[in-house]
Amino acid sequence: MAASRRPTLADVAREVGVSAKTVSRVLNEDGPASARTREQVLAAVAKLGFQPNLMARNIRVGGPDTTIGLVVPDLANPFFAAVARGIEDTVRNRGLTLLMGSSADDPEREHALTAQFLARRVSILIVVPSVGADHSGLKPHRTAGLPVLFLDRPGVGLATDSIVSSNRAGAHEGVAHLIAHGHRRIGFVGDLPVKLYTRRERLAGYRAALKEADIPYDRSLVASAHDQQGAEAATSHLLGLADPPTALFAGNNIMALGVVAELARSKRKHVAVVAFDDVSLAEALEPALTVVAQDPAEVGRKAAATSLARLDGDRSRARTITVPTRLIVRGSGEQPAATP
Amino acid sequence: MAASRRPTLADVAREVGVSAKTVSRVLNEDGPASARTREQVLAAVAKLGFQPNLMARNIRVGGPDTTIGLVVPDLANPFFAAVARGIEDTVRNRGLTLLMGSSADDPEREHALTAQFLARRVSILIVVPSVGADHSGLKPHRTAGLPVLFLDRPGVGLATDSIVSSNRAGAHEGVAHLIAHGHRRIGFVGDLPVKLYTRRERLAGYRAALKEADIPYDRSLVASAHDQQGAEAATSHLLGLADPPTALFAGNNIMALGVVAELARSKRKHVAVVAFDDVSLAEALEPALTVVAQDPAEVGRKAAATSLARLDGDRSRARTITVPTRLIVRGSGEQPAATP
DNA sequence: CTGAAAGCGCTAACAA
DNA sequence: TTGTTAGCGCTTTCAG
Repeated sequence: MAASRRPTLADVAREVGVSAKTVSRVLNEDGPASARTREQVLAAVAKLGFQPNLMARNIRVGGPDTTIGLVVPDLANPFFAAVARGIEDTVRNRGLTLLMGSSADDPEREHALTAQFLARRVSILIVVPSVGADHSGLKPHRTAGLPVLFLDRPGVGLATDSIVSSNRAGAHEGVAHLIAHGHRRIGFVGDLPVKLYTRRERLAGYRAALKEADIPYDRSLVASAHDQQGAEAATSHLLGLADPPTALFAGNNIMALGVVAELARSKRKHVAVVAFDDVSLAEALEPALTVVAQDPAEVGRKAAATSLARLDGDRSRARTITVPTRLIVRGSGEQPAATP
Repeated sequence: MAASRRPTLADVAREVGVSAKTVSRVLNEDGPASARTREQVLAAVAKLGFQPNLMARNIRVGGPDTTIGLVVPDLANPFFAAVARGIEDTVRNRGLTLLMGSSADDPEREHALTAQFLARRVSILIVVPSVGADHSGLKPHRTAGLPVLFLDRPGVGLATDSIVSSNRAGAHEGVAHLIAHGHRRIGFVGDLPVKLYTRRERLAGYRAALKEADIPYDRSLVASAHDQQGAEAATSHLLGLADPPTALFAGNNIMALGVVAELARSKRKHVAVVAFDDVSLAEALEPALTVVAQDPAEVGRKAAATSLARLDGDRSRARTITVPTRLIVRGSGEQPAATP
């Protein structure tokens, strides 16, 4: 079958015998229209299966598009998926739709995505900035009225709103929990790159907790990885040290999966663990996993709400909102420090 | 600061002293342009921070927008998040961006989202259809050349491509695994609504496996839930029966979380479990969780590849592609059938 | 209450 | 190599 052209406003108008403007009026409930005309128009719209072209409308109206652009490192990471959900829930009743992309923490991909979103005239731009990305190029758009917000990490080159978790305080609290249970050799399994804001903040919290307890910082207890497999290897490495840690602190959800998986595989239940960011089934593990829980949905909602306020004209100073974390004690942090 | 208007092609042209078309040519690498002009144009573009308006371009060119619309029940569900990632990975090098929304399995929200996507002239529309949704309204768009694809479940009212997992065979295999280990009273914890395609197919696989082993189907062993909490309650209910099941089959990833959490909470490790769809940390549980693993990334990639082929002119018959599941034996299915 | 003309930002088609 | 004209589908503006 030949591909038939999609009907336009003019097609509908012709079908009814009125002008395009009249059809437009009926559909947008703009201006008056006689009941009879309205009916006829609606009938024709249904008959032809007319779907107004939102791009054409936007072009003419000139305002931003009813989309919100979101750039995250990985769509499939449960943390960012939950953030996206929080954003969506908040902007839905404003008629905004989510335009999403994964940057893989690559500044070039991030740039390509933001450029694409800007070209689409998104109403709001929310970015989880990659290490090494510069955002000064967004300045004119900000000035032109586009709300830009950095999520999970601060951005470079642009003073604008950002939403982050209480990384340092949270990590501090988690590590202090381990120390309170007698641990003095505590390993840190962090993600990469080392310059990543969240890693640095959480490592800082770890160090602060050690210092508070007069435990010297031992670089050899800090391991790093890119993914779950890497975290497993890092865990294995730490536990194989001459003077191994009796407890581990996992720097994010993916590291947590690796740490827990490796401990289970090597049957080392006696190693205490606290993870930054909650993971599903944490309660079903033995021992159940103690975590410094983030609230990704709240991060998303706050990000959306803040940007919407900007869209509505809020011209106050750029601010950073910190979403608190919460230590959820489930047991894994209380394993005794003394190895058998 | 006053919101300055975004620069247009004409602004750039004026800045350089050439025509708009020339700027367009340079930016789209369409037609010839002298090195000197090209340079000047690029400089002006950088200076003004010009970002071409993709909507205006699309309007003029007339083709579909370079977006792919995806409607899923829940962005935050790891299965759909992974599917989205698979789609994105496949369409990225074609320059398509993901437009996403959650339907919450509500036909009205699904309809609103698809309408919005159609109005945006997405290049491809991929939908996880809700129970009760009718898709005959998409016919004209299909005819007009829009590839429409149903994902995870078949759609109603429109004959088009769909991608599903091998639900029935997978469930059959998982339940047979339990039967092979001596179980005859096997509970089924399924999601809702009961008319949901995946639930029905998986229940059918469950029943087929029972039948094959001459085990009568006992309705009282089938429980249902909407979410993890519900699945916990359903599990508790089943285990509280006068003649309780010695094994449980979880109908999807969320049900699996509930079943496992409840068994851990009530310390009933002796109950055998097989879950449909893999979950993270499955290997770290005790016993490790045996699952009928789906391949969400592959589902996404297949969906994207199939739709892209349609976009490229494939006019062959609508087909249903089944992505195979795989039984991953980890231990939880081998708990002995005899209760102490 | 309705229509005609103009124009949003961009590119196709032609001309120079 | 570059410019001019027209027009994508829609809405604004101004008349009727």
